[in-house]
Amino acid sequence: MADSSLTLAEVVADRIRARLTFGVLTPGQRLSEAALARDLGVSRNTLREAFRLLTKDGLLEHKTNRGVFVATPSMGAIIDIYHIRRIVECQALRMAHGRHPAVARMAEAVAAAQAAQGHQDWRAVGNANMDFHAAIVELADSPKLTAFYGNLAAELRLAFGLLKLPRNLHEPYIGMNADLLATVQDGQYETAARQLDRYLSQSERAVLAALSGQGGGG
Amino acid sequence: MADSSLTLAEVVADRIRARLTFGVLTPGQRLSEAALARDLGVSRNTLREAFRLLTKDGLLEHKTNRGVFVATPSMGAIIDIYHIRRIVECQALRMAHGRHPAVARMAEAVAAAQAAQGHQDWRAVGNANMDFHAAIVELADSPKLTAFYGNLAAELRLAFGLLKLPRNLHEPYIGMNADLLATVQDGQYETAARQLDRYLSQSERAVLAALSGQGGGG
DNA sequence: GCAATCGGTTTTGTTCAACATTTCAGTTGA
DNA sequence: TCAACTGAAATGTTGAACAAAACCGATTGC
Repeated sequence: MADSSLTLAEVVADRIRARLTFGVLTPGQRLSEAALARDLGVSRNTLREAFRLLTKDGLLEHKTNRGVFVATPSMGAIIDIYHIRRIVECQALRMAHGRHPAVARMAEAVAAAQAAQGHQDWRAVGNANMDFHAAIVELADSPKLTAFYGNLAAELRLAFGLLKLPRNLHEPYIGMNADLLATVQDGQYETAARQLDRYLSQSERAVLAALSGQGGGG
Repeated sequence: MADSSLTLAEVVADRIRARLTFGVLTPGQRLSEAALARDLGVSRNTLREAFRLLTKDGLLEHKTNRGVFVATPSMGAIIDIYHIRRIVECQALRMAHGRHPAVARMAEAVAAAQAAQGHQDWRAVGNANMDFHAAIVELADSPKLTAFYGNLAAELRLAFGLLKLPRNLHEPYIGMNADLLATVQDGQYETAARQLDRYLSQSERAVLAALSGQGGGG
């Protein structure tokens, strides 16, 4: 009875979302309505509603008369996402101002990443990195833009789950995030923006290389 | 039976969307499942699926156990949208290059607006203006960003429907669009970006003034 | 008179069973 | 080998039904 103003379809969507980020469901996999409904103990109609919610978040893809599939971020989609990130994040940095609450969040994310590094918990490092960039977007003070970025991040997370990011793909960003944070705290927003642009280009190349290197030829 | 690979729910969503942009359904209005389902000749379940699709586009709002309502773009939402437009459209302009196909679309939109002006068809002028700005976003060559902008535009259209934009709110932009297009065709992208920034600020002020001036105090 | 409470009504949330339609896979036939 | 056909499986859609929540009005109590 843990539902408070949460629709059953939303609860179901959350459970599926958990399976997605946990890696139980892998990109490209087809989700059978009947089987999943039986498994989750809900009706097909409710499950279909949950599907809509997740499709809206870009986690699932719906093909008419074919079924629902776990989204498979294509190479093109990843390039697109990094393209947008450069536009949005860099511009958000330029709009930063002194004591914006998001700066504190950036600092928290950096600290969390460093702590996780100490425990060699690379998944936590990855999450902290995501939080860091989400905080950057929050600098723009735009709820809609933040929500949109959340969708992109979810899709990217999906791609990251596909390739189990090894240590060397996560570790470098800990220091880079710290540097970027310092630049921002120093008030050099334009410099930070250019710094992030290079940062993202490098990150994109690394991810694409890793993807193409392990059979991402979908 | 003009459906080809289009789900009935999608068709229904399109019909509702048409009613929204046409103004039959006004912001804040509640949509009864039973009544609308009967009216549209579909089952409640199908209509609910259509609701999900439209909610995803930001045109409808869903309140648990309360029903579905036509979204009422708040003052804050409009400010947010213009904020994002400045970020996205201006940056897209900076990324423009010589013979990008989107430039041709911008030209088409300008021509369409001028033609509509001749017929004093202000609704068509408004649509052409929307097309013009959508073309600007296409300069960024990002499908996801284009889709996102489409949602914002739909929400803005909703707000515009609320206040029946009079002639003087549409007409000035015809010339401004033409000027902007000329700057772009001249290859002065940075100049165009700054020009658009002022343009959008002015537009935002005009819209907000019109909104607050006719009882938008929701 | 007014506020809080109590029921009945309406509406949404959810399920179920059924059928139409489409896709898919295996078989048949040339 | 390949094309067309056939039947099974999955999705698309419907209608009815019931639970639970919200809404509305009347009653009750102060």
